[in-house]
Amino acid sequence: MVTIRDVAKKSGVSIATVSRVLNANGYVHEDTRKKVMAAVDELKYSPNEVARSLYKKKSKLVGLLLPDITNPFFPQLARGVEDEMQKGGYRILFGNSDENAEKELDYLNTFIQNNVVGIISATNNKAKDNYKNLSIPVVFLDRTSTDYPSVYADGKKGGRMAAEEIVKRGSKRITILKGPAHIQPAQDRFQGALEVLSQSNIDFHVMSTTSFAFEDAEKWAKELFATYPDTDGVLASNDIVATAVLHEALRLGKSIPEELQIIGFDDIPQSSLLFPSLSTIRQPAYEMGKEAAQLLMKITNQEKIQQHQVQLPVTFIDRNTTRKVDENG
Amino acid sequence: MVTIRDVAKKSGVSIATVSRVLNANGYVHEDTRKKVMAAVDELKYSPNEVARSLYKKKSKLVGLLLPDITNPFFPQLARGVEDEMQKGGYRILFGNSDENAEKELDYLNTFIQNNVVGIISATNNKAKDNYKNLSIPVVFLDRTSTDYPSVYADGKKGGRMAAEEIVKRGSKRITILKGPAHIQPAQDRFQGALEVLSQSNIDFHVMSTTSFAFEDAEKWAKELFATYPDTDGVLASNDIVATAVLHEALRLGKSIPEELQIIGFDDIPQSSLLFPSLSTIRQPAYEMGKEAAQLLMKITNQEKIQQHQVQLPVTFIDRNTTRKVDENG
DNA sequence: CTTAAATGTGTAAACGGTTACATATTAGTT
DNA sequence: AACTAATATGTAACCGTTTACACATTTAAG
Repeated sequence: MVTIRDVAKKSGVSIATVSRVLNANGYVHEDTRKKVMAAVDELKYSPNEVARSLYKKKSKLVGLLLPDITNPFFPQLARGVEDEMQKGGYRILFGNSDENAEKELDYLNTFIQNNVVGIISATNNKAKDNYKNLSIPVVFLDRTSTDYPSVYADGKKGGRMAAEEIVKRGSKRITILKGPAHIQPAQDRFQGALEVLSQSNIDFHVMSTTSFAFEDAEKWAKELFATYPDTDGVLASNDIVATAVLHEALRLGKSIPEELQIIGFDDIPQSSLLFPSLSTIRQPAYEMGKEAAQLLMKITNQEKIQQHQVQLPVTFIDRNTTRKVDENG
Repeated sequence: MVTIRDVAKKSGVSIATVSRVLNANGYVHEDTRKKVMAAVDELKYSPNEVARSLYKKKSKLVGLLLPDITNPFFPQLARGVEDEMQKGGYRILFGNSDENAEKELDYLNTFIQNNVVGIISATNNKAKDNYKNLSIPVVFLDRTSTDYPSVYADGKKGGRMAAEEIVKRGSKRITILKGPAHIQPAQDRFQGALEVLSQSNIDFHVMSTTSFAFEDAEKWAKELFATYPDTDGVLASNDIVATAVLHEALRLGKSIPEELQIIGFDDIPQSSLLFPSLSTIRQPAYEMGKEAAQLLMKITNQEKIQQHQVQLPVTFIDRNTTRKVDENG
């Protein structure tokens, strides 16, 4: 490993001077700057971030904690975070929590131990205490919070939109699939949908689901049609669940969207590739990731923040699991 | 921040002793061990990994470089790597290369600058030089290599299997979708399929595709049916492309699998949720990730390695885009 | 021409750990 | 009892940077 000392020796100056040219601070004569840069090039020196981090008590690392990268909603989020952080010269220390408080705490600790400048967390468990005594900024992503900076989509509005759209398109016996109770965004969607349906004169059922895993989703789907066979509209808690419902409905020979309309939530990439393609409420996952990254960087740079809570808009994506609405009707 | 010095002061011993109890090496009296541990608990001390890393010239970090976490094949890989690394006490520094040599090199550099103990790379560009002068172990994942340790699935076998299965099930005019030329695993699949079809008396076409992106996939699909409308069997370069083909075929009103059979590659999670569900060649992505992590840790621990190249088996997943074969026929 | 300010560079002390080495005490052997 | 080995602990050097401080030289100002 080539160190700053090697560069200093080769260019005949002190390590302090080398450091100064590398960081472009303090006075340094143009000639020596050139000499040093030449040595740097020749030796292919690049500074040891660990040493730098130790002295500065700040690395160029941020911690990113997700529930599970395997859930198709999160890769987009992660990419948004990474792309934006990369622009700012930051790298990502990455972990999956599985919504497990212990694992979460473990990751949080190692983030701290590695001098990350900040943490972006998309976990949803109740163990808020995990974040209480952190000495560094935290931004919550895909999660609402009043105490901490956070970036999230307007879930309630999304739930309302979904309900309105499916009603407008003529579903009369709707089943709402309510997502896991501890996942706040899922509850917001649910509340939004509930609000709209409660004020209408549409019959509806609520079915609780307790996870977003692929394997479980098919189970709920089967259960749904076994329990409420006359359902003609499903408001799913997310696109995974919606996909499973769609799958099961097709297996049962239901024609979609004629007999059954389905609206998902998230707009994960594969939703558009289903057949029929899935109508859904889109969360701008990539943008959410970017926003979270930008917010964290602003906080880190001590910039004035107008908005500690960033709510991003949600849009209805009108694909083929919903009927076309007659705009003139 | 509470340091080892604080612990030393509180427990009335030297920092060396504290270090010894924390690392459980060297002699230390049981009584002082207890005193120190008490101080550690009371102060909630946890060692600064950065300082440790600086002295030892080795962190507890590994670099993971993927082409794009947004491609649904990779989250599983990543999860396999992470879960296994976590068991060994390692954390993941994560980056997406977009198969861009410059970005790749940039990440590689920062990995090194952060004292990672090793790197797992799933990138496929030709810039092998990027890895030439690395002073730390590298394991390639989802990529074959003779020079470096690597973990990959038996792509050629997979290609052969796909071809055999589709022929056995009666397709007569097959189109092979050949994946991007610079992606070795895609070429292996293609070679395998080519081998089998060449030796059969089945008509077939080869169509080149140059990316695995969702957006592009639908384009290839349209082009496929425009160019070869009588195709009755498609061997897709991966499940994303297969999904797009399936989508387009359904849109054109083809009945599947009666008129058209499709076999994908990878078995990404959503393939089973399509309708009809996608027949495919399964790569054990999660296991591949785990194997790569294990291999890297073995190398790091200087264990004897029997196998520097780990080839994992591939399986045919017989779903509903292929016909049932009459086993007695 | 003198003096102050600006410029340029080096020395050494941090940062928070680990460990080689020295030293002291205790235990075990003849 | 004398000597050696094992146990226990502390001091200081080191890991590769950054930066406060000191000092020397140049430039600008009066």
